[in-house]
Amino acid sequence: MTSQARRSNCPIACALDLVGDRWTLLVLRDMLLLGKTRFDEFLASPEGIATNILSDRLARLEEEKLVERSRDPDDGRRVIYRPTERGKSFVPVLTAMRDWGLKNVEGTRVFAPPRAKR
Amino acid sequence: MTSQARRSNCPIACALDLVGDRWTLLVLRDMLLLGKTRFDEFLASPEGIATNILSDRLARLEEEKLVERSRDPDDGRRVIYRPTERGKSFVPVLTAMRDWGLKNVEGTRVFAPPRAKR
DNA sequence: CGGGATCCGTCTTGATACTG
DNA sequence: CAGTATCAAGACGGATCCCG
Repeated sequence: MTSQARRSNCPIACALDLVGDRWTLLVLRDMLLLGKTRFDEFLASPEGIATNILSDRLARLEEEKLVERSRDPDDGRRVIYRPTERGKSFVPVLTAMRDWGLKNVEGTRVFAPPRAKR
Repeated sequence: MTSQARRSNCPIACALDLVGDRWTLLVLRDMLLLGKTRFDEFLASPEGIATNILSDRLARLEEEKLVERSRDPDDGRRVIYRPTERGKSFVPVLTAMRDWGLKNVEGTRVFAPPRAKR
């Protein structure tokens, strides 16, 4: 919960301390590449993340200033999650992984392109 | 141990099924960016991986054809680990993460450059 | 001595059920 | 809709042991 001590000063190790698990980068994928913003949108992804895991990862990402939580201006009951600039800078990591998968894992394909603005 | 069923056909999710944990990409970093080849060299990295974890990750990487195990021709008692072409193609993922860390995590720095051949 | 395997306590993960 | 609570299963880590 409270941020762990870093394991080294290696930039890769530090990045992995934030996103080195099976779910965090999928949440960022949904947010950065697919434009998702709501809890139930993340839940609906085909990998089937559990609600507690999603809740935990969103909280960590918020704590690490990669994601900001706010309310939908059109419907104050809805919570929305948006990437910060720091979070958006993970796009190259995601695209590098996507490219690796497309070339090296048979049967993979990208899902939806980013949605058009409005 | 036996390869898990994939969670989806997303290339990112499939990549994460292979390297989505806190240690696997550090082993690949040592191998691909620092030129390490031996068990005790990986153990010596500053993050301090445990022997059982290292053993497990090397076995998985071998199973997934990202790494090949062989013997040092100069000393048949030594085991050496080398990346396959499939493994080497993870370099862009590692460099993207390295770049993210360098820009976004204070105090990070790259360690050694790749060793010169021979 | 290098390269692990095994044991075991602890921490983390994740599926499911439930709630405001 | 957006989460908590519960609880089992698994991953981790470290110490130790093993084997050529």
